[in-house]
Amino acid sequence: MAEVSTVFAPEGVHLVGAARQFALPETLDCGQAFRWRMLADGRWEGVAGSRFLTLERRGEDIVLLGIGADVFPFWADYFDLGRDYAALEQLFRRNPPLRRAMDFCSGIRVLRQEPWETLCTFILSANNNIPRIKGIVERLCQGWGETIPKTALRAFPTPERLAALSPGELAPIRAGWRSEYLLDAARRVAAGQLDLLALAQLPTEEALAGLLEVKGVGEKVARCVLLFGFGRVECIPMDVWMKRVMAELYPRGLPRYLRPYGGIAQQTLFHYYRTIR
DNA sequence: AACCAGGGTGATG
DNA sequence: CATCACCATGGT
Repeated sequence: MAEVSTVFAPEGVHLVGAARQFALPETLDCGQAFRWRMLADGRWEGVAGSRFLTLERRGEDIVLLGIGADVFPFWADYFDLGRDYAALEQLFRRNPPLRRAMDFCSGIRVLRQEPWETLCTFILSANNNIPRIKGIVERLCQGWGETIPKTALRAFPTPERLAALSPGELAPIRAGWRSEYLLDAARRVAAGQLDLLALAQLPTEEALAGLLEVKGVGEKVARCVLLFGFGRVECIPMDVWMKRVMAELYPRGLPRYLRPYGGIAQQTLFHYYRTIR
């Protein structure tokens, strides 16, 4: 969003003219992040890492409420504000199926989330639905996350905190058989056996192999973690919907010029073909 | 009441 | 390698 200017006001940070390249509901509630919710007045609030934020669309602008220049860089990174989504949309619109998807909804961004949280939430996403995933994640945070000052919400629990738990202690989050996988991930990370910081430095295919070692992490979940947690925007998680989309619309794969951004294109295609069914 | 949910695992051909 | 039952839970 290189062409969008940022204005710091006492109430928060204005992203001037950003609304068209930042569809709030579709970006925050399309199944890539699970800690955002829309309030009755249309604003959105949520937690990333250990930071709380409220944001709203105001005409053509997006406003990040209650923050200043000190924490803005964190959210700029989280919302991938450094990427020129307007230019990306132009590129995507050269491809007819993708153009149809963007006519239906444009401005879906891929968030840059924290790897550990992303790994956990997508372990929990297996054979599950978004409303229930959100409930499980919220109970997990309420149970073992650090409090966030001036809010009722809590940060995502650390691997060390979760690694100390037994399956029985985790039962209240009602994740079913996924709890066992969550604990395996926590133990590996806490023990240094799975080094997410090191994975971030590896080529995508090697990082993929590292993630696949965790129980409950297969190809699809691993690619979600790479896309949403490691910023590997070329990754396309192949869930049931994307398998249909690829088989019907791209039997020979994505056009070469789209492949570097396959994960971002995927998010728009996923939303469209899943919504119109 | 039966079926589904952004899957993965382990056991079978 | 391809297929398949099974996994816990909640929503429709």
